[in-house]
Amino acid sequence: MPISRAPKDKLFSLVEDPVRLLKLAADNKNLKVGKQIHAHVVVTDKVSSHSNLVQTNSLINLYEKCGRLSVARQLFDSMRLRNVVSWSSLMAGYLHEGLALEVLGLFKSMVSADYNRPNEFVLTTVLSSCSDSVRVEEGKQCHGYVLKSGLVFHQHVKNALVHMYLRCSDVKGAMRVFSTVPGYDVFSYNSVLDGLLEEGHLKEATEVLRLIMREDVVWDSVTYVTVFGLSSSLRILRLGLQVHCRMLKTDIESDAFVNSAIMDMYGKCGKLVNAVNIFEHLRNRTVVSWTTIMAAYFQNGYFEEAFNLFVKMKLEDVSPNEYTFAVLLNSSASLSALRRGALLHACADKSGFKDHVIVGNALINMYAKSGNIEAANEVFSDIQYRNAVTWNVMISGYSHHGLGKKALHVFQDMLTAGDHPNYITFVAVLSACAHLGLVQQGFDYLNRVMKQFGIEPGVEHYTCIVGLLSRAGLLDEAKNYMSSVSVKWDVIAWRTLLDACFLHRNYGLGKRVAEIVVQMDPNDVGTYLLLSNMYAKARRWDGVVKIRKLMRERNIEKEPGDNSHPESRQIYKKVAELLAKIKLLGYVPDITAVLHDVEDEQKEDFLSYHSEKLAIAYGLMKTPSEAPIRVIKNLRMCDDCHTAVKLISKLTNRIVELWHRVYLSHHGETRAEVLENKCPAGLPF
DNA sequence: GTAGGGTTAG
Repeated sequence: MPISRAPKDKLFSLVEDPVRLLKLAADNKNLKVGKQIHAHVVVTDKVSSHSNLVQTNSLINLYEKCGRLSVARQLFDSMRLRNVVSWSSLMAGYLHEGLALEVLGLFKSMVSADYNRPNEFVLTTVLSSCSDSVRVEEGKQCHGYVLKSGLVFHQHVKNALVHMYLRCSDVKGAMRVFSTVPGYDVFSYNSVLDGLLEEGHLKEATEVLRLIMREDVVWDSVTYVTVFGLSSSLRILRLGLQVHCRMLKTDIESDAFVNSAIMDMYGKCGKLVNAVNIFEHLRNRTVVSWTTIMAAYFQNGYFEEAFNLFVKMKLEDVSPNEYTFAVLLNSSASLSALRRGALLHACADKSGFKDHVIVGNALINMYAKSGNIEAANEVFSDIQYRNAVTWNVMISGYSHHGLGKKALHVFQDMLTAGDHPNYITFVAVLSACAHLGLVQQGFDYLNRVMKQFGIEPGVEHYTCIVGLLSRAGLLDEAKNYMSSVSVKWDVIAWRTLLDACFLHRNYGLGKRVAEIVVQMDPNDVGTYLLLSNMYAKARRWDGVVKIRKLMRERNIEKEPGDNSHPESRQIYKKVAELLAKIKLLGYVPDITAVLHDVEDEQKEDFLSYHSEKLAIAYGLMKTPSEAPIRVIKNLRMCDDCHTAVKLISKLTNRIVELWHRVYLSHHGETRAEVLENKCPAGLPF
């Protein structure tokens, strides 16, 4: 066995084979060595024209891989004879440089020159360029060529074709190719799953997942990340757990991506503990791990904890990125923590993340939810990049602030700018119509405009219509609408109707609706109180007693207020002091706001336990004398509090803003809608 | 001698 000669042979053939050397240099992106070989080739130029062609192709490949596209182009232009490899190598260079349109141009000249039939290499590169530049028309032309030439059966080409359709949001086109052309590999599964997820087609994604489970494909880490992502989007913990088990059994390396995907899945499926457990066992935490766990805290309602983690993260010397800022801004939005949000704004500005679209969106959202719609609009006007979310937060911001006209203006601007509205956009637009009482226009958006943009109305849109009708005082119409539309109405829809019944003092219908709401959500204290309040207003004391009994049976406690605050004694003292002072200004306690089965002499005390009075007292105790006080409530304020707040504002010379927040839950997100914005009565006198 | 998917956090 001539073993001893083998290495020498190999070395010899390498020296004699500049093409192989060039490939080595290209693969390792070693420009220096590559140039030396190039020089050697030029000096010893004694080869046939065919091997000259191959050598030049190799050189194009070398320079393209090393980021020297102009040199590659010069070589290409100087060639007397080119073949398909010359074209595809140059095209790959343009694709890698992000010049997708140049690739399409090259492809056109190649086809029209007609002496080189494009092969699978060319088509994958060209299709990728269509994907990158989102050119569905050119992509479809390629599809035609690919079908005629039979290249569609090539796995790489098929994958690139499917990916092109997904990138161009043509899910139907993608699925057609995916399921009619035989042949799958882990790449095609990953790409189609990821694309469907990106486009929000969860049903199709689930079907593809079923295929993957059935077929005998070896999952790679991308598959795991994508399937965890699917579990998160669907909020199916069982699926997530199953996939996690599978992963642990097949001991695939769990890199930073996989770990973040698992934490994200547990966070979104409500298993914060599991996410935290993984986080605490991570050896090296990147900014992504930190941001993912902060987002998990945020999604589960632990907003303060998200901030505490930010402090810890900085102690470990990890710098925040744009996503970190977005999560923190959303946390402060949920707390309506305007000052903290403004501080984060300054930080994001200083660290250069202000111009990222997600940060801009989070800033607009934060200012809008913290009550400063002017600041929200300022960020919106100055923003560099906009996407659908940008428009949506601004439209819903205006809408929640009761500025329906401005909301609809922004929507018009969105259409003029050529941006496509989505599902959420129309929720915001319809709620703006509700604020403005534009019944006809609301129906027009629902029935005509949404169809025009190919958006199927969902329960949230129908709920907006219920709000639209009932806010306009058309309560019976709203009720009839609910029975005529066959959609699964949730508690929010009924709650919308209920609030309107109360507002329009239609206690008859209100009571019937409230009974439904109580049945759907037996633990919501607010409904019981509203119901008993309505019975009281209708002077139906038997009803009040019934509700009170029901609450006692179901162990639902409300009054008196919560004493858990460490300073509750001082707060109550402050309330008493304020009430005594405003009595001198003409305040008469309205004891009809108190439940009937309380002794008369206690009623006045109970009034002072109402949370908005406690909150204002606490605000006065803790803030500088010129600071405005913002109170955010989940329930509508009672008449007594409304009167009292007006007088307290006058007495203390403070701006007091009262907000009503309703949490609407859809797709697991939490949005806040301010129904009662800056009650005119609460503004400075 | 040339080619594909590219993940997490709003």
